[in-house]
Amino acid sequence: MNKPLILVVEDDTPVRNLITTTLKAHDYRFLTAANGESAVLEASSHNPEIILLDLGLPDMDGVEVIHKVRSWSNMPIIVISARSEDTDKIEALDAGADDYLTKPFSVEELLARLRVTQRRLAALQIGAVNADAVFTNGKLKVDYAAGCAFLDGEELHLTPSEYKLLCLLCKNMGKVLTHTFITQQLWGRSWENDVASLRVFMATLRKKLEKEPGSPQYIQTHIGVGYRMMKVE
Amino acid sequence: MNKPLILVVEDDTPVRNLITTTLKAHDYRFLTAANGESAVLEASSHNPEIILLDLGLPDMDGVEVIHKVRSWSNMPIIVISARSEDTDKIEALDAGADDYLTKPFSVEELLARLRVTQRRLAALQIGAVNADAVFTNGKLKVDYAAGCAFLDGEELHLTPSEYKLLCLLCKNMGKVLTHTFITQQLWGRSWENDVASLRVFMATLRKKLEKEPGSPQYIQTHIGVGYRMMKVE
DNA sequence: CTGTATATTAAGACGGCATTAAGACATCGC
DNA sequence: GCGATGTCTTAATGCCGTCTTAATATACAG
Repeated sequence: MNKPLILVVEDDTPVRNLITTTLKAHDYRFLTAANGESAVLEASSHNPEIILLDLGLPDMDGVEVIHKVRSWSNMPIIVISARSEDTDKIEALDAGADDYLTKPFSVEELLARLRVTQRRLAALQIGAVNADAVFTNGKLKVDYAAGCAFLDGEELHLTPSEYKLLCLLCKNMGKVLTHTFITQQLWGRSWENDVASLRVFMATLRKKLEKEPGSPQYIQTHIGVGYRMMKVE
Repeated sequence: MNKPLILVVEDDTPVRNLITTTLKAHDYRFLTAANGESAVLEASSHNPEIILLDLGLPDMDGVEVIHKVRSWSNMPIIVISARSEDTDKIEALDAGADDYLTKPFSVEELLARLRVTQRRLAALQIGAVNADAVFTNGKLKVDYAAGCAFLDGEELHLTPSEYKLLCLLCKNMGKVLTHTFITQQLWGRSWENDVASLRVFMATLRKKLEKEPGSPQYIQTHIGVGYRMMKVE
């Protein structure tokens, strides 16, 4: 999570280079795409955290890219466009864009708006509602700030996915989360196969978390629906 | 939840009126504040969904307002400012603002960015627990959000079909539901055989729900017609 | 009293779930 | 660049809970 992956969609090479060198200088990883088709492809295959999108692409309109991406993901999309007309902005924003910068843009402002987006992503992960940095439930503790979990004082060694999954359940304690909701939050997509993966993760997570994985204490299964973090004691 | 509450912080009366009339015209509710102090006060006491914040306030810097609000909440803050310098934008965004518009601004763009913010809020609260999500009748409680039912404080272990059936009856308390209606709601179909299944489910549900399944307290049978959830006490 | 509708019980079929293992993949250190 | 480590994906298997169906018992209405 320390080096966010950004997808830069821009056909103009100098501008693209400007952006990518800036990103590199500020400890981001990045992918690039020079047209709409490859943008959609890269977005779906690499699941970047944020998309920087130029609207003026050679093969399709940028707004179309937004629509395509939005059909299966709600990853943040920041538009960078030469079009400064209100109607363009509104169209892009209503299509699903999260922000809109007009060229020529300030590199510093772009970075600031990236930080805003990242901050929001982080808040989404840990649950913006409760400001507590530490979640506690029975013998389970999750330290969002430190990014680790403890059971009965001992640290749990969780993989990134297991940790995300646990956070998601914790932040929604008491609520049943559907399979599709969970997979969307974890991977930004939701096709049938992912439910199988989800089950595997749930198994490994439970093995680490539950004393008797056979009769789980913390994570309850709701058949045909999803999972739910129980309040303990 | 259909009419979001917006806090408008702006000392210049004409601008404030422009914003508020626009909001009113688009079915928003709003509060106003003309200085930083009352802005913080209104924000904390009324807990608006979104804050529209002018940076040029008479009593304190707008950035300070952001910091104060952010100390206890991460409600969305959209800055509207006459300052178009990069440094101002960056300072405000890094302080915790979610968006930054420069005056003179387009009303339509403001509305579009409000919609973006609302969309994001909605996504955040996918399974938001509203108080109405809990049905109560006598000792029976059904928590629709959590997807489970309680009798006298103890959780009932219901199968998916039993739970659906119970929900259907609860949501139509007092009304007699016909066999065909129930089977259609449960399985989307309604052939004769399903009534037999329905009876089996009703038996298992009653066994879990009623103290004396012989003389049911909650679910009444209407011979030749269907079933009905009774109001208890 | 008789026929019809409902309640109850049990048994088998079915499907979803947990679990395991193996291969693909990315990451990191050398 | 290359290998080692750890993680993710995919597929296969067995199990358990749930649903259906049928058979029997009970309540109700005419």
